[in-house]
Amino acid sequence: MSKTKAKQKDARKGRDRLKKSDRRRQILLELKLRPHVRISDLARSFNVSTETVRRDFDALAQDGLLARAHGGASTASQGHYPSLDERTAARAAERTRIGETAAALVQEGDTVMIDSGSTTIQLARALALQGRSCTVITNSIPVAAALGDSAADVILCPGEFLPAESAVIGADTLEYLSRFNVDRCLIGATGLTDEGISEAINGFAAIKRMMLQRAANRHLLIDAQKFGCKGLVRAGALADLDSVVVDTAPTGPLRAALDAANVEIVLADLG
Amino acid sequence: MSKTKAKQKDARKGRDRLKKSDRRRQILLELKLRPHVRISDLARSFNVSTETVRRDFDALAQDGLLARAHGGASTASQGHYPSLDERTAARAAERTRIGETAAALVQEGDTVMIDSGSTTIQLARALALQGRSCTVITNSIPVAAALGDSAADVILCPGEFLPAESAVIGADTLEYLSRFNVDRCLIGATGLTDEGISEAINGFAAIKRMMLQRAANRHLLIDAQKFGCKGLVRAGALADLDSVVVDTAPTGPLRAALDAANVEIVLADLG
DNA sequence: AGCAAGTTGAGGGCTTTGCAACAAAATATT
DNA sequence: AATATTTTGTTGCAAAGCCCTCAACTTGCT
Repeated sequence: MSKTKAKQKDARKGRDRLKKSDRRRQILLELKLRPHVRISDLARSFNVSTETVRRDFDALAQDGLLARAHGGASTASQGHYPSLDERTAARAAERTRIGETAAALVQEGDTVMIDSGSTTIQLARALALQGRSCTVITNSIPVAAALGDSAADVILCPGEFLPAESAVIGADTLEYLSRFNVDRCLIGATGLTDEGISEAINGFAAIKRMMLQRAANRHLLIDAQKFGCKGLVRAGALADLDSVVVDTAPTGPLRAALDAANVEIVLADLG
Repeated sequence: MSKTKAKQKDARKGRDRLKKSDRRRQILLELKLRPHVRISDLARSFNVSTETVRRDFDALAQDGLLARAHGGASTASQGHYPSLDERTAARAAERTRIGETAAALVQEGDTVMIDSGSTTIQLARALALQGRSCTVITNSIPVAAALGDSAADVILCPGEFLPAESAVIGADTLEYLSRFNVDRCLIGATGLTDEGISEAINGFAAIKRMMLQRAANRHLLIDAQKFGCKGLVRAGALADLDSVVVDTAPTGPLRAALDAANVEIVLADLG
């Protein structure tokens, strides 16, 4: 019996087989270099069945480390963006409209600062689509990539790289931003109340503050869902803004505070 | 009056259908935000048949603007990396080995500079896999992404964003690099002759020169195929190097020149 | 108009993938 | 060594995707 066992082992293990954890690490590494891997390729490459790879995918997708696709998988996080279905179906269409409306604020030839966040990625997308010729300074890699080969020049900030958001932050980022004087800045936020703009992550709040400081015209892109929400850190006062681009006009104390601070409310027009 | 055709375009169809070029632009835009799109989703979203989207994919893939995948497509660019099949099959395995060998040169706690290029992406991948805890300064976004959530800290340089290579270059990049003194730098090149290191793109050569200047130990990663090749721009002299990491030891005048310049030849070990 | 070229949709034959249940093998545990 | 547990492979079937051709439709041009 041991004979049989040994034989099978030899036959199977003639090619070196990886263990589960190694295989999964390998898959993730592969995905860092390529946006998509095919299930059949990986199975062949690892000398395992497609079902095994499928199970690996399921496990990794469970942890949010990759995104399944028919026949394969692709990188998960990258400023993680709502799926197409969510967007076409639900209210996320408004976010696109906010991006488009905000893009219209940017003049030909402007120099602008754009920070990281899902709303600002939409803005970058709209700018690229509209073919606006301008100079964009950003700390967000998805924003840079979206504007990639459009008419815009893209300047990327230095700093500590945050894989979760695909953006850079830190003292170097701030110092770099401080060198510029730009026509306008367009930023997002996690919350907006009558007390001001707030942000969930400290490092990003500092970036936003600096961008507000260096720009002649300051625009906040935010959807109505975030009215009244407070993030951990204060990123600026309402008086720091020239306008907010929103999908729905705010009401109540927030509206009053915006008016008092002389902030223009730019409504993203429906279709 | 001879040409009265512009009206037909204005006719409202009720159906919001895009023209071919618009649809394709939209697909590319979509891919900038997400690494993978599914054919069926796009077809539904555009209100066209899957066959149409398939044809769009084929056309765009022809131009190298996206990569087909079963059931969908994914982003093409991103420092374009040899496919898994090419790699397992052909000599590109050597490039991986060069990366692994070079990664072994990096000590725990080192600060290193890594430039952009397909070989250095391999290095980054190996560093991540080996879990080396170090600080990496780079101008390459794929390198940053590969090291993303590994043990390494990643610092990204500022500069003008080049979508083709997903890297930054320019005066700001150089100035930023010049601030640092690092333990070692690891760079690639498009050619190596007895006259020195050369590079195809001017902006990248300047980066390499600066990295060589700021590092105590200087390593060149290059495969034997590039021995004797001359790129457009000179990126440095052989004497600027401490070692070259290669898959095959050079011979002839190149070998002699390397010896004369006292450059160590590190051979990437086979398996 | 009316023709030509280009674009799109539908159908059919085929391959690939997904899924689930079960069997086999490897690994861990006692 | 025997047993439990985990991991992997196999099989069968449904669903999705691919590729081809042909017909219907749009668009551009004379």
